Amino acid sequence: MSQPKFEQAQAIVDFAAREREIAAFWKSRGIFEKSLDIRKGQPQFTFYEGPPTANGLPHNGHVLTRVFKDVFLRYQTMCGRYVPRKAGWDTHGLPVEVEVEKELGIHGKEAIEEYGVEPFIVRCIESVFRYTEEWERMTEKIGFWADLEDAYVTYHRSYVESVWWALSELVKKDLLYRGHKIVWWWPQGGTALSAGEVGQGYKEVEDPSVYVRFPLVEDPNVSLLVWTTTPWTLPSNQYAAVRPDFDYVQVKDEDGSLIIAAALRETIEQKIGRDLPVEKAFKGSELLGKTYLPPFDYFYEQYRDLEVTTAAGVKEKALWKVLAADFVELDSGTGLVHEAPAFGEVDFDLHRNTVASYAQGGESVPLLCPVKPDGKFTDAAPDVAGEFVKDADKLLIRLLKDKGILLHREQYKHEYPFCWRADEDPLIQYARPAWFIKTTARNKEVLQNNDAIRWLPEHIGQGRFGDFLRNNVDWALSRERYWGTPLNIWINDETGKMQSPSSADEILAKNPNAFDYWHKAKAANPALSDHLMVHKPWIDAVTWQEPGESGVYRRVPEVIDCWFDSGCMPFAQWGFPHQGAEKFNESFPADYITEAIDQTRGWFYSQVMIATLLFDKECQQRLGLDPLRDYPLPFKTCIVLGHVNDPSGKKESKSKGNYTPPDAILDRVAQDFAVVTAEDCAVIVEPGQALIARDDLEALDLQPGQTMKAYCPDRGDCFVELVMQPGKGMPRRVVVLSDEDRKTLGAKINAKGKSVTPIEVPWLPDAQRVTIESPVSTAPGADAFRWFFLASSAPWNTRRHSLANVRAIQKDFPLKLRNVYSFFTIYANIDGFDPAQHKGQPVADRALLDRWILSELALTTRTVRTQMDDFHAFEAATALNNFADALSRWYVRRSRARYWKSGFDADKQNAYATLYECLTTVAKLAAPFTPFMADEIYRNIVCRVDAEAPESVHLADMPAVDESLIDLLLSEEMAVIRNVVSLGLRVRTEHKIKVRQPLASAEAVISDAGLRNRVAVHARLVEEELNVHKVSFVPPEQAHVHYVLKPNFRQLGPRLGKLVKAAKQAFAAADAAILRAELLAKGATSITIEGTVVPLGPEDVEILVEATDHFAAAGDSSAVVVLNTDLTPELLDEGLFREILRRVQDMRKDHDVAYTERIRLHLDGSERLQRVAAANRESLMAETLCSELLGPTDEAVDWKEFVLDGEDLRLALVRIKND
RNA sequence: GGGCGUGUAGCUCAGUUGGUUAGAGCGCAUCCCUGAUAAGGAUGAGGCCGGUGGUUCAAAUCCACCCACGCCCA
Repeated sequence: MSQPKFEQAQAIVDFAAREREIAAFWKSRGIFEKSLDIRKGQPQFTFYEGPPTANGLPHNGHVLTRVFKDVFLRYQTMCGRYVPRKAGWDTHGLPVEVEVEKELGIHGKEAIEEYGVEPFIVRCIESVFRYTEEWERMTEKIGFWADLEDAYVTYHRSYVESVWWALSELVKKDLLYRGHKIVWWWPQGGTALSAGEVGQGYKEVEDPSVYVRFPLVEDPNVSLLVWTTTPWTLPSNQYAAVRPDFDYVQVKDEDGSLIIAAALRETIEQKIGRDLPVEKAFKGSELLGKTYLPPFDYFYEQYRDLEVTTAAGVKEKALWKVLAADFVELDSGTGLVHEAPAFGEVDFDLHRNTVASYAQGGESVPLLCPVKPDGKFTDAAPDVAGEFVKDADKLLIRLLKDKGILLHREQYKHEYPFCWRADEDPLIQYARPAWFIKTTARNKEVLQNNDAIRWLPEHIGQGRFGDFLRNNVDWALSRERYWGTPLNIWINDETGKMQSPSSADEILAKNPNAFDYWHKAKAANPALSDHLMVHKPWIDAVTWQEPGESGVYRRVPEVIDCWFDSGCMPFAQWGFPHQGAEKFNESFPADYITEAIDQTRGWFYSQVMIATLLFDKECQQRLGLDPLRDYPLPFKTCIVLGHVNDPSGKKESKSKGNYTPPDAILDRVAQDFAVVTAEDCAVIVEPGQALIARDDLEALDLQPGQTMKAYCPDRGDCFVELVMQPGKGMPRRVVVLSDEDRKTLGAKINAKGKSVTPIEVPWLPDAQRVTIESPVSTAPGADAFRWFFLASSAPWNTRRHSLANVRAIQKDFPLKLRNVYSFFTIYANIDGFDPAQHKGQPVADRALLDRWILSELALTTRTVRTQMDDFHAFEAATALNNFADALSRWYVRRSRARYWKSGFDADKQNAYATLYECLTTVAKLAAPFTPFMADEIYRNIVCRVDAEAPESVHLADMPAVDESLIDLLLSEEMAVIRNVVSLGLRVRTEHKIKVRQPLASAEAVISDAGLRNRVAVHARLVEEELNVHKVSFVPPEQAHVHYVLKPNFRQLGPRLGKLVKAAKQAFAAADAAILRAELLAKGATSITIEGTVVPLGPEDVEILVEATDHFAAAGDSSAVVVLNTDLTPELLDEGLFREILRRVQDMRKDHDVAYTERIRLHLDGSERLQRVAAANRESLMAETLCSELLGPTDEAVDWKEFVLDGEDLRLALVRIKND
């Protein structure tokens, strides 16, 4: 045999190791760069990379987005588009600051200032790329091709200046204003907390709650009764709120009348222990506009006469009046709500909307706030000045009592947020000055823009995202933090005038010395990154003066919300408009982006909003965009991905440890555990055992009792093999070992014992951790991981991730295709198949099976291409999976004999050419999905034999659809044939007749005459598969079947109505044969149901054949298969021969005889067996590659004895040296 | 608490405009096949289609309410 053409492929390999080799090949040959180079000048497919933050480790969600990004980029590249892939990093924001605070062991703004803002920022910039290496490793392993070298970085000077430009544009358009924002405020720390931090800090506490009277101005004998759990906000009261459509009552009480919600009267009566008889009843709407005396009079004198003009042109008081609000509820309180807009977000919104609705005077309405940022009252509230708000509750309640307006007080148990770091410190909602973008002014435009975006899934567009846009409020842009894009607003400290420069150059034009402070700092410390020039605190020293204007322009202290950074990405990644105009013009908008659903209000929103605000027609013209965009969309198509959950559907959480790290899929099946004692976990451990939580066992896809390697992470060479067992009640990520094993490994008990949390385990000293690693099973690898995300479910569904689930889905397409590929390499090498030489006959002349699979291939190609063009990766993956199934389970299965036979005739060449065409086409179609395996196949079976071929599948073109190969009738026929085979095998199983035993005949009953005639040509396939000499396709009249009626209720239902139930019985009782005959003869018939004659057409019933009992038959709705089970002596002999044959083949395998190696065989046994063997001598020798078939011998050979059907058989096999 | 989404077999998913006996693959069990062999085939077990109520001759499918999970916002 000549040198094998193809590398012999294995179906199962160490995937992670194989993928590393392929990744190394891509790198060394610059395949990614070449894939870009060869498409230069072609139409561009634009993609935007949603920047991840690199200051945390990459997790499964990041793998998911990278997979969905990569699959379409690779696909479009192979379709001939030029697809640049600029990577990017999101580097600003609170998470970075928090990380640095943790490292420094400090918390709060005061502590940062104390530490020094300059060194703090330097630490931030160092922290940003802490995990870059891990990110790059994951990116490479998963096969995400991106230009990491030329990545954009949000803290870079060019990026910051683009953001500045964007903001300066908004200032020009008068879309920036100063207002207040309610934040969760940590008074002791002097800082606002993010929603995530607030969520972590909720505790159940008891607070005083008070029922307070607000006497009406028009009649102080009547009071509004309000309820609050924060008495300290009462001095800041501005309004009372009611629901206009609720029922309210005026009730009589000892010290005058009260107004309360009707529904809450009884509850209040019970609380105060006396009856409250109703005097009047009315709707809440009647209370609107009524004024009252505030509970504390600190601001009363100042604002009692303040008036505003409403939209209706009516003059009314501005403060201490009743407003309408739909958030008023009846489950607690009084139905009237105390409103202190400075200390509650809903209160503030009500206040802001009310003020905005006034025709006149709105701007003079104050926000009452007698509390300083440190949480202490100001002198404006003299009774409690200097008191911390929560501590003032008591005193304020006593004052209310003294004033005689406290009706009732009680303790109230509820959830209240505390600082997550200092858990004794309560948070308060607090109004802070803030800068806003007037996004509401462009509501119409942003909605129009959104309508032009293609969202997947579709409902996001009008649902979650559309709703958010419709209910949009102005964007609170500023953050009182340090590490972010500095807000480029400078204000004249005398005139109050505002300027918003769009670049450092613009500032330098105003003051050439503006950055002197920075340059000095840089000179003193040359290691400072040049990008810090445009960052706090250096930028805070930048000032200038305007000629002819007194005063100095100084920057406001805030930084910009980092979502604004991210939304500027479409132009800021190029430094546009200061540079990169051409790049921006050719890459705006993006054709495609994808991120997970949490970005709806994040990056998706920021991009859409900023593009809408900036790039109106005037701006586009001024910037020279060509052509002008009708809609300034940032992206045309957006796939919104679901999240990755644990196997039980719970969110993956670092602190719970309920996640499978990406490396367990991509690299090796291993997990680190903290070492604890058996006593600590109340379990018993034997030497040689390791106990871990059952969930951890499952996470590693282990059965109890499996053996694993255990070692301390720093001493991989010193390991023991341990039997894994679940430890009852053990927490996750801890392991119990016997004293002996622990000693052998040198492992120490971790200090925290079993209370160590999963998040701490990786940070324990090496000796306190034990790595549990599988000595045999390997990680499923990147292709499997990719396939898991792409093929398991629609992209927007949440998916349950685990090692077991990835392995399960790997058995689909990836392993099926590898099986066929492996089969091909075995036989192609044996026969010396050369695709250049053995091209096969024209497809029309090939076997039906070849024509069928090529038709399926063309159909699959068409589906994959149309679905991928449409961004439907899941549907495309399903099509690939179905094709691999057809190829493996039918085409190859039924074609095997064609490859086995000796010689190399036309049919064999056809078979090879067909299979080769299938494999090479699928390699290309699958390349975007499973890039490693696809390239392995392609390089092995194409590149090795075709010097002209591109060196990687990723440089090849997507296959085109050859419509001429599509034969839908053939597809239908083959489906029927496969069904007939399946039914025939079922009959054999039911009657316990082995497939090895040949049968004389079988009948396949098919009602439809046309189909029956068409499938008859495929009889040979059925005969081979069922091991039956003669299969005939017959009409029902000629077979032992009976008819069954299946009424078509979809047709009949609307006509019959209530008769449907009776109809069911009537159809069951009817003679199907007669109805069928009439339908065939006349095209119509009828049936009588409860005395009503119902006419029936062919549409109304389906008539099926069903196997008659007592015959060896099976059937379903399309066919019935009847087997002739008579066994003649000849058939039995044939069966016996197959038994002999199989024993010989078994022995070949036992003796490790190579596929093509020849043997000598000695056969001895009963007279009958010898006769059977002699009768089939030729085929026995041919099929077992037997050169000499001999009888008993005196030589010392290795006899093996069998009993077949009661007959004795002795066989001896001798290998013959190949020449 | 509000909005959006998801919920079908142990796992991963199909299930047309409502149509009466809810499917597939994987896994499991039993059997079969035997040079793709860590592959392949057949059969079987396994489902209150998340729950309750309603509309209808007919509900996994339509409606209402509730539950669980996730996301976003409170």
